[in-house]
Amino acid sequence: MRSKITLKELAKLLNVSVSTVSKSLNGSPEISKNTVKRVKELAELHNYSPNLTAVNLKRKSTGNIAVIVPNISNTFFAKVLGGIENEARKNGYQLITYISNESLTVEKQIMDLISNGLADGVLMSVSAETQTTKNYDHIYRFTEYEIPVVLFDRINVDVKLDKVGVDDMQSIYNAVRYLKSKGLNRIGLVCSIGDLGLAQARIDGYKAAMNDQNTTFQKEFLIVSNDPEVLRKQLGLVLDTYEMEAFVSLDYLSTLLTSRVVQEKKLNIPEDIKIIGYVNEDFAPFLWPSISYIDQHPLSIGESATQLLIERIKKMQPKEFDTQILNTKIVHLDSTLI
Amino acid sequence: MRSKITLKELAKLLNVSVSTVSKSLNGSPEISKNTVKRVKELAELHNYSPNLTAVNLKRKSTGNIAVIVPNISNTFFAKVLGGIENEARKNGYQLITYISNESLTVEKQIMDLISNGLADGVLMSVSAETQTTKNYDHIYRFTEYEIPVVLFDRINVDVKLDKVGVDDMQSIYNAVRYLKSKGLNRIGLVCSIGDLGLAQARIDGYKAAMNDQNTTFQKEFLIVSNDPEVLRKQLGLVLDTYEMEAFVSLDYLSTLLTSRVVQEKKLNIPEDIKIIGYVNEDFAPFLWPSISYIDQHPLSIGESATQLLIERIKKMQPKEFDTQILNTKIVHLDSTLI
DNA sequence: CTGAAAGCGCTTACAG
DNA sequence: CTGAAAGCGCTTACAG
Repeated sequence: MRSKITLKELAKLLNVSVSTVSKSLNGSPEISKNTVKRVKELAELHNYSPNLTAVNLKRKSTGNIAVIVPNISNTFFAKVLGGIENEARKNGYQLITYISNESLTVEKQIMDLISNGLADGVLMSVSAETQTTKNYDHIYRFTEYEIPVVLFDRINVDVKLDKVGVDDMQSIYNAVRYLKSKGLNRIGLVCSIGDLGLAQARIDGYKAAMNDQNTTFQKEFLIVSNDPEVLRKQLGLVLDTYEMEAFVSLDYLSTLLTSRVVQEKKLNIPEDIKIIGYVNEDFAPFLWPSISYIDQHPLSIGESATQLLIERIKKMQPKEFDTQILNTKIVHLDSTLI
Repeated sequence: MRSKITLKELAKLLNVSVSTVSKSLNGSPEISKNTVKRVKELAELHNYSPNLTAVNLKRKSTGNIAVIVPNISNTFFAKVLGGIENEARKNGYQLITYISNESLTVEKQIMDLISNGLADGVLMSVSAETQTTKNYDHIYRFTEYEIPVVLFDRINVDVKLDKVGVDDMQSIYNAVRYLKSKGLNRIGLVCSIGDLGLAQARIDGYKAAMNDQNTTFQKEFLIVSNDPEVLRKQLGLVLDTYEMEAFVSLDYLSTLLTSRVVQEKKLNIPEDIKIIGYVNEDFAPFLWPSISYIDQHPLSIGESATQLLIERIKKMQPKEFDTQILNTKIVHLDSTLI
C-alpha cells in the first residue's frame, strides 16, 4: 500500500551501505558522527520510518498485544480497554482487539488467530460460555507457545494464570455491611449475570454479610435471572411481599431495573428503599435518582493487567502466577443518601 | 516468543523443498496430489500455521485495519466497534484500536504511528479538538501514502474523504416534527456536545423543524453547554420560565440530565414533558421513565464503514469519494407514550 | 511435478 | 569506521 522510502533507497541516495544507514538510525556507536548526521538528515527529509513488519519479523516479535473482551454492552470493558491502551502505548505496543460476544466458539476462533503469531501477549476476560462449560484448554495452549496470558476482571475461574481484578466477594460484603450499619436488615440482591464466576463471588459476599450479625440470609431475597422479565416480576413480588429496605444489584441492567421497579411501586429512593449497584460512573450522577455504585476502577484494572503482561513478555518468568487484587470503593449518590 | 514449526522445518522433515511445502499448503495446482497430502498431514500434525508477519512482509500488506475512536465514555463507539469487528473478521482483517480522547495531539501521534506501515487502512471518527481547530493535514497525509481512510459518525467535517454516518439534521428534524404532530409547540433542545459538527447539524434540524409550521424558533429554548452544571441550571430556568412541553436532547449526558431535572421539578414524563434523546439502547428500556431515543444503528455504521474501507484497500479507486448516509429511527418508550 | 533462487525490509554478527 | 553476508519466514517467478 505504502510507497514510503526504504533503507535501501536511502543507502543508494547516500552512497553508503544499508548496514550503515540502519546503524546510524538506530544510534549505533560504531558510526562516525558525520555519517550519522548525513543519514539522519536525509531520513528526516524523506520522512523515513522503518517498516514495522520487517522489524518485527527480524526481532521475532510483533509489538502487538491482543485483547479479548467478552462484550461491549456496557462501558465497563470500554473503560478497561482505555486503561490498557494508556499503558500499552506508553510501552510502544499496539492493541489488537477482539470481542468474543460471550461465546466459547468465537473465543476459540480468536485464540487460533492470535496463535498465528499475531501478538506477543494476550489480555483476556473469559466469556460466559467458557465459564459455564469450564473449557479452558484453548487458553492453556498459549503457555505452550510461550505467549503469556493475563486474565482480567473475570478472574473467578479455575485457571492457573496471571490475573488482575477486584475482590468481588469483599466488594458486595462491604456494600451490605454498609447498609446494615444504617440499620437496614431486609436487603435484597438482584443479579442478571448469574452465569459468571464473579457473580457467584458477589453472592457469597452478600450471604456472608447477611449471616453476619442480627440477620440471617433468606433465599427469598435472592433475585437472580438472566431474563429481565423474570427479574422484573420477581422484584415486584418481593417488594409486594416483604417490606424491603434496600437492594444490592450486581450489574448495570439489574441496577437500573431495580430502581425502575421500585419507583413503579411508588416507593421512594432512598427514603423507602436504598440501592447500591453497578452503573456507568460517568452517567450515574445524572440518573434520577442517581444511584450509588461500586467503583471498580476499570482504568486501573486495564493498566495493571497490561503492566503485568508486559513484564511477562519481557522476561518469561518462572511459572509463579500472580493474582493482583485492586480495591473497590462505594460511591454514594442519591440512592444511599440519608 | 513462539516456537511454532516453520515451513523450513516441515520441508526438512518431509525431505522436500520449502517451495513445495509452501505451494502444497497454498493449494497450488502445480504439486502432485500425493505430495500435497503428505505435506498437509504433517502440517496438521504439527499444528502448522504460517507466520503472518512474514506473509505480510512478502505481500506488502499488514492485514490490519486501524480504528481511531474519539472516546469510550458511552457505548455508542463501542457498538460501532462491534460492527467494525464483525465485518473485519469476516474479511480476515485484524483491528488495531486507538482512542484519541478527543485530542488533536493524540490523534496526530496515533496517525504517525499508523503511517509506520501498521495498517492497510484507517477507520476514524475525528476528535472534538480536530473539529474545532479544523486541523486536517494529518488525515490527508494518509492519502499521500495511499492508505485509504474512511470517516465514520462524525462526518460533518470539511474533509474530502469517504464517509459513513447518519443524517443528523434529518434525525432531529424528524424528532421535532413528531413532537409537533402531537400538538406540542414549546420544545426545548439540550446539548452537551456543542463542539462537534454533528451537533450543529442536529441543531440546524431542530431550527428547521421549529420554523416549520405554527411555531418559530426561539433561542431561549436552546440549551447548549459542555458543562453539566450550566446545563442543569439553564434547564431548570427554562422549565421555570416557560411552560415547556417537550425536549430533544442531543447526547447521552444531556438526555439523562433532562429527565432528571424535569423530575426534580416534580413534572411528569410523559404527561407534562415528553423527551426524545440519545441513550444506550440496551439500557433505555430499564430507565424510569424509559426514554425514547434515536436509534443510529451503530452496528450498521461500523459494518458499512468497514465494507467501504475494504473495497478501497482492495482497489485504490480513482478519487471519487463516497458518502453513505444510513437511516435513523425513533424508538418510542415511556417518555413519548400517550 | 519439484526445487533453487530472489526478494519483501530490516538487523546484526563478522570481517576488513 | 564501513560494508558484505546471513537470516527472520514466507511467496513466487523461473528453470529443469
